[in-house]
Formats: sequence, C-alpha cells, structure tokens
Amino acid sequence: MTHKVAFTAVKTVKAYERVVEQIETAISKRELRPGDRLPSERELMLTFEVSRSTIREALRVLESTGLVRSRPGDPRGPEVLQASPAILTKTVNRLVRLETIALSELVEFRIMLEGAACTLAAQHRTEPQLQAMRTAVDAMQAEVAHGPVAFSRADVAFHESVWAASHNQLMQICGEATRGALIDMVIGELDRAPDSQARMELSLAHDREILAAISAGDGSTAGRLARSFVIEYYGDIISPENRAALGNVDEVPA
Amino acid sequence: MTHKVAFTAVKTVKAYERVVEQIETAISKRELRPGDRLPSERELMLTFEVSRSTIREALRVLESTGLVRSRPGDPRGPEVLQASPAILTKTVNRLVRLETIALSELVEFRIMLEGAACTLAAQHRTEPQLQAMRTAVDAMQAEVAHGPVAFSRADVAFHESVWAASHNQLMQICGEATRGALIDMVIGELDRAPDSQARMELSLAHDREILAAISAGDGSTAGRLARSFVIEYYGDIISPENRAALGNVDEVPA
DNA sequence: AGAGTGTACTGGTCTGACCATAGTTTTCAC
DNA sequence: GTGAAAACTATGGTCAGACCAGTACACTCT
Repeated sequence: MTHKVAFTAVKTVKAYERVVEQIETAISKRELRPGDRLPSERELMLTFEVSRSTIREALRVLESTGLVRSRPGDPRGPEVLQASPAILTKTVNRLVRLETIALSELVEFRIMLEGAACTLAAQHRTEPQLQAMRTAVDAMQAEVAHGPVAFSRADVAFHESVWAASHNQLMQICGEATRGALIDMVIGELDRAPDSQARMELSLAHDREILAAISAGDGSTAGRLARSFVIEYYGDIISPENRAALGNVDEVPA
Repeated sequence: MTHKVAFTAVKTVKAYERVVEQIETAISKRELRPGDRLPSERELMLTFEVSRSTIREALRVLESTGLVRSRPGDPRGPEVLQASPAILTKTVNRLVRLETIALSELVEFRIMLEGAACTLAAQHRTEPQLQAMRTAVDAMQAEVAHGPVAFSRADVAFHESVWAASHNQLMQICGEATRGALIDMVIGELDRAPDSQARMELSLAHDREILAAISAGDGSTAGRLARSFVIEYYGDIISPENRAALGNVDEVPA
C-alpha cells in the first residue's frame, strides 16, 4: 500500500533561513516585542546549534527587513524594532526606478493617487489636520516672494499634510515614492519655467480650492480638482487624449 | 581659521553595506540586468577586497530584497533577478500582521486601486484585451459548477486581464501586492461562506457589469462599480461610514 | 555622590577549511 | 561519429577559531 502514502515535495531549507523564520514568527507572535533584545550572536549560535556565520547571515536579512538592528559593542544584544512602513518606501522606490516604467505611466499613476488621497482626506480629515493644511497654505502664500524653490518646498509641505489627512499609510508611501521618482525624472524643470511668478500664483489658487473641498468634506470634488491640477502640472508628459479622459472622470454623470 | 572648515558627520559604514550598495546601484543603473550572473563569492571577495563572510552577508541582504538569487553548486554564480512585486506583498503582509498597517487601510487602498484600474482600463483597453476579458468572464461562468475555489481562480484571472488593460505597470504592481496581501489575510474565508453558490452568481454578475462599462469606454462607471463591488466583498472589514463614503465618490455630481 | 577609569562582552571582519551539488568536460561504448 | 555515463571542477552552505574596535556597566578614586 505504499503507493497511497502522500509524499510531499522537499526543498532544502538553508540553516540561516530557518533561523530567520523562527525569529520572525517569534516577533509576529509578539513573543518578542519592539525594544526587546535578542540574545547575543554567540548565545544564538548555541541555542540554534549553528555557527556564528549562519547566525550573522540570518541577522543580516532580519536587519534588511527592518525587524531588528544590531549595534556594535552593545552588550544588550540586537534590538527588536518597531515595524515601520519606511522599509516599504525603499522597496517601492526601487521598484519604480528599476521597472522600465514610462514617464507617462508614472504621471498617470500619480494622478490617480493624488485624486484618491484628496478624496480620502476629505472623508477622514480631523480638525487639527485641517488646521495644519491651512497653515501650510498660508506658508505657501508667504513663500511666493522668496522664489520658486522656497515656494515649491512649501507646496510639498501642503501636499504632505493632505496625504497625512488621508489616514492611509499605503497611500502615503506610494505618494512619497512616486513623488521622489517624478522629481528624479523631471529634475531641473522647475527653474526652467519662465513665468514662475504666475505659476506660483496658480498653484496657490489650486491648493486653496482643494483645501476648500477637503474642508467641506466633498471627496468627489477634492479628487477631481487634484486630478486636473496634476494633469495641468505635468501636462506636457501625457498625451492629449489621456489628459481629457483622466481629468473628467468624475464629471461624467453616472 | 580651522573653525570655518565645514566638517561633516561621520557614520561608520559597515563593509557589507558598501558591497550591497555597489551591487545595488549597478543593478539600478542597468549595468547588471536580470539574468546576468554575479561573479562567484570567491571572486567578489577579491574585487571588493573583503573576506568571504562579508560578501556572503551582502549577498544575503540582496537576496532578501529579491535582487539576486544564489544557488548552491551553480558555477555561473549568483543570478540577478527580475524585480518583482512579490517582495512588496510579503512586506505589506508583515506590516499588516504586525498591525502597523490596519487591515481597513489595506482594503481602502485596494478599493481606490481597483477603481482606478478599471477607469484606466476603460480608457486604454484594446480590442484583443477586451476579447481576453470576455473569455475570462466566460471561464468564470463555466467554473461556477466546480466550486468556490476554481471559481475564485477564474475570478482572479478576469481581474488580472482588467489590470493588464489599464496599461499601467505601477497599477499592476500595486494591485498584485495588495491582492496577495489580502488573500493571505482573509484566507479560508472563501470556504466559510455558506451561500457560496449565490456569492458566485453575484460576483459573476458584477464582473459582467464592469466588463460592460469598460467595453463602453465608460471609465467613470467602471471605476464606481469596481469600488462598490470591492466594498461589498470586503464589507465586514471597513466601517459603515467609510463604506458609504468610498462607494459613492463618483455619484456625487460635480 | 560624582567624575573618571576599567573591563567584559559585544558586533564586525578575517582566515582557512570541509561538504554536497550543479554544470561542464571527458571518457567510453556502440 | 554519436550518445550516454563517469570524472572533474568550481560553486554555495556551513563550520571553527581568531582579532579588533566599540559600548554599557561596574568600579574605582576623589
């Protein structure tokens, strides 16, 4: 009857992988909590019965995942870290940069993201966050006089406050990643703009409109405005037909 | 005048980190492309002038980020991999499990993504892609008889064809990552559903509606439908107020 | 009690070795 | 000549043992 025995495929699991796995599950089971200390490498090699190289390789991958941090000389051992979305940002960034992604795609994605973020912000925003957005806009107003660079910095700050108000970390991460990638790809375009004064005024007016919609809790309008403004900003990059289609998504009545 | 010299903070950079950095930038600069082989560990330790342990630790972090893969015994050396969203999925998963990211956030993000993907698909879809979507829906129809598991597989296939029609790789990457994470989180829920027959019929009807909107080029409707269906599907997870707000985004006339 | 010194142990790195394995080459039989 | 089998070679995985610079903590000495 041996033919009825259900054998299962075997894959050789490397030693350091099993060490990683055990520590990882210990962390996700809350047996190890942020701030806790792992035993020293020399202790770990005894408990896992492997060599120190193996332990170190395991710690390196745990470290690159952001789960632990080793500091030389610390007698308390490696520290278990608080999980943070920061590691996601790096990954998304690399993916964006690595994938052969057309600039138009990036812009398109950014448009959708920006719209969604504003929509969510209009629904989730709290009073202090509204206040933060208002002061951010006021700061932009003040920076108009100091040139495009300072203004752009204030602009970014405003948008960040909007992203924060969306109360969605995934959205924020993607927003951050796409913004970084976009800046990298269109670097230097800012100063090139001849009518910087007019552009600043326009941006300011746009952001005021968005803020009003968010403040009113009108997610639909906020999203639509954001989309059309991003389209305007990066208009040269995407084709005219897309420009029309993406911008008017919400204007077509259901 | 030494006090005017601008010194800059020094942080000790570990050797393996610099190895990682160099290989990483080589990959992101396309000097190393997917499928290429890295030199063997013993060669690397000569070119970087470090010990093999250091090289190995560097390779472990590169491997954990999905950039390379080492296979024992392969004389061609470690392989440079194609960047893949799989690593993103794993990271998102862990963050959700560690409650750094709320499940509701993930669902919310998914809703926005799905809607955006359908909107884009309605605008960018080509005729062959429409055909692929139609056959995918037909396949779903056929799988209804074979139970929820087979049906769900067909369902996923349909949605993948929609994502593909969006012609936006970033959207696809994020979609894949979130889908993977969501599936992992709600695994087993499928069979639990008592009225699986009715649910399948409903899903099928929903997908038919979406397909119709995409086919008609109506991005607004396609997006709205997709959002409301995802909300329906994962309805238990998000709070009632969000359910209403997110679903009706496009129904509020501008 | 506080400031400075010691010290024990940490992580980072190196050397050198062994094993099983996978790709390649060579051999050998037909 | 050709195909399969055996031998070879370099690879990654793992181990043991060593050295160094640095940190936290205890222990001085005032």
